[in-house]
Parts: sequence; C-alpha cells; structure tokens
Amino acid sequence: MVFFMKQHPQDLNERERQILHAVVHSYITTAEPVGSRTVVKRFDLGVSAATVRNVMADLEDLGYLQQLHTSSGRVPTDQGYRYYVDYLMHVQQLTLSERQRIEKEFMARVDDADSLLRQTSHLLALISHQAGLAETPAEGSALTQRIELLSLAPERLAVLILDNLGRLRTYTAYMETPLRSDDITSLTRFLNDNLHGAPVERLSASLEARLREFMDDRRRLADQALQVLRMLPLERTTQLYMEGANQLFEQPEFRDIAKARQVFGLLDAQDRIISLIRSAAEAEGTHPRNSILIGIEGKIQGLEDISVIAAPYKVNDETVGMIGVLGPRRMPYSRLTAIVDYTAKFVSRVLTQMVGPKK
Amino acid sequence: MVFFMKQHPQDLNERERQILHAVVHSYITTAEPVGSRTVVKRFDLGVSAATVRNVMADLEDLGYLQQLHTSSGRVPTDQGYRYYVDYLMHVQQLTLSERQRIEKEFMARVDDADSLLRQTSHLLALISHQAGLAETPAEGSALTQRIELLSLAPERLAVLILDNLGRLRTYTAYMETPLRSDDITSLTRFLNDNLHGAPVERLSASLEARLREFMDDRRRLADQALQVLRMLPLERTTQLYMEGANQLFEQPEFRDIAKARQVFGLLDAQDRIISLIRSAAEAEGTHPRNSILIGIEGKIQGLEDISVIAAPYKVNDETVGMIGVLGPRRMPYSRLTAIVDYTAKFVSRVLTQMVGPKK
DNA sequence: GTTAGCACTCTGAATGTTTGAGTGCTAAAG
DNA sequence: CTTTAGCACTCAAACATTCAGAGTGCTAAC
Repeated sequence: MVFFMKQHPQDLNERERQILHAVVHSYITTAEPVGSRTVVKRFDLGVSAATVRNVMADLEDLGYLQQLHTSSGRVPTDQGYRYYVDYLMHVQQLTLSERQRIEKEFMARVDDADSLLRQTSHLLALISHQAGLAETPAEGSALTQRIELLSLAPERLAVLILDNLGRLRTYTAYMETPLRSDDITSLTRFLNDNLHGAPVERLSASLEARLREFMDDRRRLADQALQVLRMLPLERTTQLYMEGANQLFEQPEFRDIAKARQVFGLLDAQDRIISLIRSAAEAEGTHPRNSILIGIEGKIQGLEDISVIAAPYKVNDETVGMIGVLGPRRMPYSRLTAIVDYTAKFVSRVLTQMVGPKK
Repeated sequence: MVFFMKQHPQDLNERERQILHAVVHSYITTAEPVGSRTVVKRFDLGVSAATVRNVMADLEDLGYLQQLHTSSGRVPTDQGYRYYVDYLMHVQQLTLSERQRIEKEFMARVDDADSLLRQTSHLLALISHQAGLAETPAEGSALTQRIELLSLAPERLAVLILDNLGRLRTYTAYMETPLRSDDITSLTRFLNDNLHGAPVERLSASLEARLREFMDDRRRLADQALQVLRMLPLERTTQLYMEGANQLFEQPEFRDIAKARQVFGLLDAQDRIISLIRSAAEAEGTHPRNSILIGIEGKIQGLEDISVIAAPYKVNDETVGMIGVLGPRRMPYSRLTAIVDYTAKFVSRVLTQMVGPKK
C-alpha cells in the first residue's frame, strides 16, 4: 500500500517546490504560459532567471511541467497540478462577506433535501463562477417515513413514499388484478407497520427478509406488497444538479470550439461524473486530496480539460452525497476548495437537523 | 387585415421564384453562399449564368437575398426564408421507414401526458438531428380528476392532484394551524365533491365562484380549502422538454464560438421560447406557415441564428400544446415540417384517446 | 552552485501576393 | 425587349515573408 507523507514528499527540494508553486499559481491566474523572467518578476525568490530556468528544466524532466513548444513558457502537467493541490497550495481563507453569503443562503427554510441541494448547486455556481454540482442524497441513506397508496385507475396505483429527508416521491405501479378500496387501506397499513424506517432503496429486500415471520392473511398482504414494491424503480433515483455550466465559456481555454464542445458533453455525461467523483472520494489514501479530480484524469473520454473539486456532505457523520464545482483544468483550486468545503459543512448541518427531530 | 394568396403572391414572377427556390435549397444543403454558376450547374433552368445574375441582383434589391460581401455568392435573408417556407417549398413526403419509426414509438403504452411528451421530444431529436421540443399540455386544458391531501408534518400538507391527462402532481402547502386527521378527511371529500372536472389552472377561482352557495359549516371548509389552494403554484407548471441541443454543434454555422454560445443560451431561454412559439401559432393569417419561426425573427436577443418549426397538438380538436424542432436558421424545412406535423398528429391521437374514456 | 551573456528557436502579428469565385456592366445576338 | 457572352473588377481566403518579442539552453565567469 502506498503511503504519503503529508508535508514532505522526497522527490522535490525546497527551491523546486517554490518554483513549481510559482508556475502553477501564475498560470492559474493569468492563463498564460509562464517563463523564467515572469517567475522572478512576480515572485521574490532571491535567485536569478537563469537559475529558475535550470530548475524549470529539471521539473520538466520530472514530468511536472510541460512546454507547448520550444521557446515558450511552461504550463503544469496533470502531475504538476496534482502535486500542487496535494502539497503546495494552502487553502485560502474565505472573506467575511463570502462566508456570510453562504450562511445566509442556508438560513432560508427548506424542508426537503432535494430542494436544498438544488439551491446548493445554484449557490456554488454563483459564488465560484464555475459550474456548481450537487448530488442528491444516496437512496440508501434515506429511510422510509411513510408510504401511501392511491388508486388512479382500476389497474394503476400511485405509490407515495415520504422519507426522513423530507422528500415525497411518487411512483406508478400496475396491478394484474384490480385492488378494491379496502384492500388498499389494509395494504397501506401493512406497508407502514412493517417498513417504517427501512432504507428506501431496499424496501422490497427488507420486506422479503421478514417474509417468513408472516402467516396466513398477513402473508397474502405481504405478497401483494412485494408485487407492488418490486415494480418501483427505487434504486436509481440519485440525480445530479448542475448549474452555471455556461459560465465556463468565459474562460479563455474554451475559446476553442473543440474544447467548448466538451462543456456540452457534460449534459450527457452526468451519470459518469457522479460515479467518478464518488469513487474518487472513496479511494482512500491515493492522494491527500482525493476529492479533487484534475482533467477528469483521462477517465471520461472527451472531458480531458475539465476538473472537479468535490466534497462529501454528511448526515450524522455518515457521508450521503457529494457537492462540488466543475471548471477548466486551470482553476483557482485554493479558493474553490475553501468554498466547497465550507458549503458542504452547511449542507451537512442542515440535513442533520432535518433528520434529527424525527417523531 | 392582411390577406395572403396561398399560391401566387404577386411580387415575384415565375423565374424569380425558381431562382429563389434554387438558392435557398442549395444553401440549405451545402451551407455555402450560392453563386450564379452554381445555380445553373445544379438546377436545370434553361438560362445562362448571366441571366441568373441579373435575377439575383433583383432579388437582392427586393430583400430576399443578401451578399456577405461584394463578390461572394448570395445567402437568403430572413425574408427570403420566409418566402421559401410560405410559398416555395413543397413539404417532403416521409419515407415508409420514417413513418414506421414514429408510429412504433407511439405504440408503447404511456399513461400520462408528461411522459408522452418527454418521449416525443426525444423522438424528434433523434429523427430530425436537431433539438427536439415538446411543451407539456397547458394547465388550462387539464381537468381535475381527483385531489388528495396528506399530512406530512403538523403544519406541512402534501396536495396531490390527478388530472384527466393522467398526470399526478404533488405540491406542498403550509398551514397556519395544524389540521387534525378527520379535518383532512372531510376537506378532501369537500374538494373532490366540488372541484371534480374544474380546470386545474383555475381551481381556486372555481371555488371562489361557487363560494356564495355554501353555508355555515361547508363555508368553513371552503375557506380552509381556499387557503390551501391559493398557496399552490398551479398556473405556471407548463414546461418545455428540450432534447438533443448538442446536435446543433454538428452544423458548420456553430463552428464560430460566438454562435455556439447561442446554443447554450437556450438552456436559460426556455420560457421565452415557449411563449414565442405559442404566440406565433396563435397569430393567425400573418403567414401561411406561422408555426415556423425563422431566426427567432429577432425576438429573442441572443438567438438570432436559431429557427423553430412547431406544430400544435390537440385534444378533441382543441389545441393544448406545441411540439417542434429547433435548429440553425439554415434548416431542411421541407423535411422537418413533415416530421413535425406527422408526429403532432400522433400525439393528438394518443392524448385524445387518453382523455376519451373517462369514467 | 549561481549568474550574466549570448546565440538560437519559435510564435504571433503585420504585411504583401496570388488565386479563384463571383459580380456588374456592356455590347452583341436572338 | 430579353438573353447571353465577354471582360474588367472586387474581395476573401490561402499562402509566403518579415519582424519583434519572449523564452530557452549553453557556456564561461564569479
């Protein structure tokens, strides 16, 4: 198993790290390739341009920097960005007004998790000037609060599920044999008696597990209930709110039409983005900051120039989803990391409160 | 009032019309400005290039064509396209396989109008290679079939409305004073007794209109009901499904980054697009084909290069919404018109059937 | 180990040249 | 009077050339 020292990876010495930091920082703010003169002019390192040149050549050999052509300045490689976010950048403090803006947003009354997260993605887009992302809580973490059935037509049944995150979901199920009105009443009662508090995702599994406890008439009800529950697409309702993707066009890298099309590809790639940020966050120890994805790291074809900064939000200290921002590879990571982390904290707090006082 | 002859507007003679047709047709297929030589080469008009040149100069004076610069070929102006779609193009027949593909899509069982229209926009995008549009039926045409209330929390009430188009909608309302369980039961019954068949859009208006009929205890219920209904955002739930907008990037006109950004603007402009195609379809007699919008006709700022071909769909011969395709100004109108019209017919049929057998 | 200096490289902007498509006009033919 | 052929003219796009500026790598001196 790979093990990382948090502060002192051995392969770069102090000066190299300073210069790598300078190059990445400069490139992030100006979007221009960085030359040796620029470095000495903008950062006071106490060495001459020639020295910087030598170090930069070394960094290029090591794979941290890259030249677009001989005689242009250098730009960071993915590896260079990686080193920067992992060891060099110090997460920037948010200003008071930024903090207040975020706090204020979360003062408003919301009482279901989905709208909270939609608002969050909106907020992130606004404040970061990148695309804001927010995944709805994983189905597995939602507990059934209440189930209601409603006959829409003789064979068509509406199933309403209220979860502990305040979300009311509506599904439609088809019965082979029509249900009479008092069938529905008893079925509803049966479902609520037996499935209160069960994870929404595994309603039918929960019921199946208890199946042998039921006898005779209750058995019949259980079978009917299963028939209904199996029909519902409960497992795949996590969705991704994404807002403000068009802000990416402001960035110079998307002047190029080919790059710009990547942004449009986002609309179709939402599923893959979800699974990617999730798996990245779960992959422990591969990087100090594994919830930053640089250039989507070649994992989604056609999104090579896109980066994501994500953070998990939690309910009662258990991760239930991710929020984040998405932008060009050249992003102000140090600032955005602060924003995302801070926002995630608030989402966690509000959701925990929402679940807390359950009756 | 302006009156149009369907077949023979007077301002162009036969030859001019042939040449206008040739230019528009050629430009639509190739995306290249059309010169006099091209016209004689590709269309057998029996005249020489010089003659064509003279006619084209006339058409330019009349405002139908336009030169991007002296000594380039001509391209149609909006007015030119308008004349083309109104009088020159003959709507193309769909091939058997195209017709079958559409028919097959509508064989699948759907039982609520919203999913039907989502599928429709998907189908249109697929078959037209443009963006597919489908507006959900206007709230005004949906009649209340059933209302259910569900207490989510002491002060939070879920309101479910099932309409005659099979759509089940969920709203949340907040009560000042908590309702007891039998309050809810009687309120539900009251609502259903008095509002069955009322247009969803005007539920509270309908109830208000009948208010003086109610006395004493029923009066109290009516007041409570009104309190709830007024809270629901019933009037503005028409939405636009749009799919496949990224296909527009295949078109050469969107190579240019500035134009390409228009496509992204679509995401924000959905409301304006709805009202635009609706008002266009309603404006009677201004054009023979008033459900074709060319270059959005300068009406939505920032979407000058976008055109829309729309068609209304009907329930029992009454228009309740629009479907269509959206693409660059230079679009194969004759083919797409056929597709859109044909599809609209099917949507109408399925919806009418859905409403038909009401009980 | 660090720095100054210098020759060298490469891009991007500016400028000029050429080519080809297309036009407008005129004069001749129908 | 309409149509056509011919010709001079225009313009954009493609290509070539030049030039300045930024940056590098290398060498020799500190």
